[in-house]
Amino acid sequence: MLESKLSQCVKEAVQSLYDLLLSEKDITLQKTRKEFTGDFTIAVFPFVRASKKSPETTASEIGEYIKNHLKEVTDFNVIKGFLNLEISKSYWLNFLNNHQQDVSFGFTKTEEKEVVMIEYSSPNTNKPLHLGHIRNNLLGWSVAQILKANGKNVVKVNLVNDRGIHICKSMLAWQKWGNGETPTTSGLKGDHLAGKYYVLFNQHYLEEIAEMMTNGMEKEVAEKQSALMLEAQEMLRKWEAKDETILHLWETMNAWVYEGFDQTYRRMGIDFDKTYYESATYLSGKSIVEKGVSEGKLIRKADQSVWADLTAEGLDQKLLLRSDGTSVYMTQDLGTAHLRNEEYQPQQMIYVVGNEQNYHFDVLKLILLKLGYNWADSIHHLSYGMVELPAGKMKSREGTVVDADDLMDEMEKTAYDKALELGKIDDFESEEARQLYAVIAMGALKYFILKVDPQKNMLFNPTESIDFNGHTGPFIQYTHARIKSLIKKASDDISPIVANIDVLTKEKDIIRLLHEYPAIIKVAGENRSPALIANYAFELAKEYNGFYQEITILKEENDDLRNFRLVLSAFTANTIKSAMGLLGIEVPERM
RNA sequence: GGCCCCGUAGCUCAGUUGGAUAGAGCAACAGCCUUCUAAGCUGUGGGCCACUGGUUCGAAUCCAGUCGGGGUCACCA
Repeated sequence: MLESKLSQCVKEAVQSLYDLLLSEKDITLQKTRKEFTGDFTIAVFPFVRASKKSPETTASEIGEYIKNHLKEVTDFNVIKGFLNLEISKSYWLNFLNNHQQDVSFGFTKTEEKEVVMIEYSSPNTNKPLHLGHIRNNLLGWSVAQILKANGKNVVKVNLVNDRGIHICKSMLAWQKWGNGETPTTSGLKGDHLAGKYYVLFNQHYLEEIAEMMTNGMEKEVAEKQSALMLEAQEMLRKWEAKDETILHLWETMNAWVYEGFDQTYRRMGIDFDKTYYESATYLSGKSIVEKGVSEGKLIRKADQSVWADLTAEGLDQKLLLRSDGTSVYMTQDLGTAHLRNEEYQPQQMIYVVGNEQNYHFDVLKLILLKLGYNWADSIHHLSYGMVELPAGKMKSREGTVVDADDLMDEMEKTAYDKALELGKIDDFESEEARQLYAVIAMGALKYFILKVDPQKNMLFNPTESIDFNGHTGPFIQYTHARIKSLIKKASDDISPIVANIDVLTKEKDIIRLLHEYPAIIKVAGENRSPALIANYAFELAKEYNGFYQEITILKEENDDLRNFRLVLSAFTANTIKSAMGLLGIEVPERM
């Protein structure tokens, strides 16, 4: 890489000129800002103590040294203490030539692969996926792609929460008021059907509580004595006791829900290598905990409940088994983590889970370490912020949840309306047009979500998100389509650039962006942030668009220049496509 | 109250390991369709980077504190 050669040369220069030995991190190599001439910039302030000269002189001396020792550096200039290096045109031209056909440009190719497991989505089987899941799914899937690009062996897993009282609520409501309704008879997606009965349960439950309270009962007492709730709890006990009728109902309804989830996942373009079910893993958590008790690492209290004492780590005691012996959330997670480690021995386990569970994951790691599982250090919680709505927060109880399927429908319809309005699809066959709305709608949605730094809470404005102008996925898709159309019309074979082309300023900005693409993927992989790639893709597309508006490639007088621009365009299209691919966003050939 | 995260233009967001005069998009205003696709491009206006101190050649970025917003501290998941 050019960057490392430059750094190395700076190191040599400083050592030979000022007898100062630098480490890699003392050298700040950065892109030269647009308003100055040059390609790379080095701040020489850290070396002035050793040089005992002014920053300007120091920079000039180092610049002179580099110019004499590196053939890629043709010239330099100094502004204050900033040394701007200019890279030869032939280097950039070679770079373009070498990578223009390289479909996996920027991707790491390694023989020995590190196994990374990543969990995302993690739905409950009592209701459909919502906006929060969308952020989760997109992040998880995209990060998996980025890690693959970095040469990791990635295992994508889902953990389905298919047991517990909330599941029983749906089941009970269906039993009581469902009249045998199925996805086939009702035309409802399975997950929506289950969700409908979950909501129904809560409605009846609230009515019951209200009625008991008007009869003079305290709210807390009413909640505990609610016949519905007691019935749901009874159902859970039967489930754990493997009651056949209940198990059958559970399996039937779950099958409906999974079919619904699969549809949504397919539409979003995400998938998994393996799915874990809590109903199948929660018991292993219990055995880990029991083992911890017998080894004296956990405490069993007089009422038989089991606790982890984390006071030495500055935290509280944490419950692991209830006094009746049943497991809690933490117990299940301990079990699942253990199981996964046995099965795959991953070097890293990434959990994509909302930031409201930051504390939970701190505790999870601490407990695992306390129990002697040193692999717990490999657990990384990829925490993401809440998705808020302009009107206020999303709360399922208040009925302001944005359903994932509904949202995708709405996006698609808007894409259709907009395309129709602009007359974009007049020459498209109906099937091609239909696919195009889907691609654009998903592109808009995915990009809108992924461009924001995962850690931050974000505002999802449905009206703004379906505006296809500006900093959006469709803009990038559009840029790609334009380039493709341009190349198609040029129709000539694109040959390597041989001539010494005078590289224009605007074009060089694009080449430099392309040049840094591998670094972007790497940093995004380390930070687990698709946002870096999203924002990069936009920058590249925007830069190209500005350039595109002014050029006339098709009838360029100078054949060399024409070919150079076609090569640049082709390479740009490739890179946009591959960057968007890491986000799970398709780029159409025309739109 | 303890701990964690966030605070950058009117709004939504970028800002790579601390670097030069703080960057986009939306919204507002002014231009640009005889070319390849105007879902676009060009330009103008808009900032106490929450505040105060510290670290140093240099701070939106690191540290401490203050103020604001959110989350979390369950025999819920």
